[in-house]
Amino acid sequence: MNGFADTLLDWFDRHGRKDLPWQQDPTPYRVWVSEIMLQQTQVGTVIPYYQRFMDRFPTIDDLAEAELDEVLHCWTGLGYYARARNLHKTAALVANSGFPTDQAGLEALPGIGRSTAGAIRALAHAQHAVILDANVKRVLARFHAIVGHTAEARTLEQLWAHAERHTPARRTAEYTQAIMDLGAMLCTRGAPKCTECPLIDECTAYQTHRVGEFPHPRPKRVKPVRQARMYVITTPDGACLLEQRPNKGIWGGLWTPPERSAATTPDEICSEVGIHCDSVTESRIAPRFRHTFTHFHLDIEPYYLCLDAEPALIAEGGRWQWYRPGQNRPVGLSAPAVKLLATLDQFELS
DNA sequence: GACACGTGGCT
DNA sequence: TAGCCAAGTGT
Repeated sequence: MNGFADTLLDWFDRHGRKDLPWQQDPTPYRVWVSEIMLQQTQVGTVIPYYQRFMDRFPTIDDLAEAELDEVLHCWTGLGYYARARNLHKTAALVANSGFPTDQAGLEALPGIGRSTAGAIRALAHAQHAVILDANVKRVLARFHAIVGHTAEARTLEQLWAHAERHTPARRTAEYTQAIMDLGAMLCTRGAPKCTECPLIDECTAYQTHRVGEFPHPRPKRVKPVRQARMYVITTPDGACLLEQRPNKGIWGGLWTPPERSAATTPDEICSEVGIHCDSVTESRIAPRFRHTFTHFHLDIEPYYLCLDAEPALIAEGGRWQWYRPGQNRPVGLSAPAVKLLATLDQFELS
């Protein structure tokens, strides 16, 4: 007998989400892609990306045979681009050997950790497997009034133990969806709907009037600020020079205007790119844009340059490319870069 | 254990 | 509004 799971399953039958795109035809491939996209990303953000991705890569073979650039292009704007690179790598890895169905085999694949492996097993294979995502963490932290923030090893250990104890061997897929739905729909971070919660009678945090205390917040940390300059170089016909970034680091593998340290001068970047400086006129310095990430702020100062004539050049080893809106679209142009270009457009530069 | 990795939602 | 957080994993 498992009161926790039975209560949750009963609630799920009446209120749970059953029409999410990846719940229709939940094959291992479709569940896997959805779980990767859903890492640190909310459902509403994922849905349009998931549908476009599945239209373009209906099977794992389609994904394995595709160029990484095209996969990154589909991912542009979703963030955490290592997920896309790992997805592509994994597709190629398992194209011949087949997709593993056991915990260890799944966890050995790039981008799949303990929780994602559990989700694939539970949701796609109806196995008795356990997940621990942010929703489950929040529900369990409140239900058991668990002390400590959820990144701490000691706290994680307790959360995993509770998660394993609660997860039933029967209807595991539905239970998995149920506890995530509870976290997303009722047991939310702010203003949880406790009076609608089926677990209200057993919830330690609620019964002791301490719902607001759990889960404990992450300790504050001062975020360093990184400054950089992004050179927006355009031609008279509206093309913009892009550089493919290294796979490591921010916006890995994506195409953005060339980014250099704030100390770099326009002359230096023109010389490096191979543009003749006498054919370039500095138009103006655009406003700064600040991107806030988990552990740092990125201050980018776009530096806008306009060429007098369209140069013949560039493409040294495929690292450079001209982006022309509406044609010859580069792959993986990052959302920040798109916004940067659009915003600069509004300033009527040139 | 600490940190890197993105973008958008929420208060 | 500025800060916190979200269907976590890799190094």
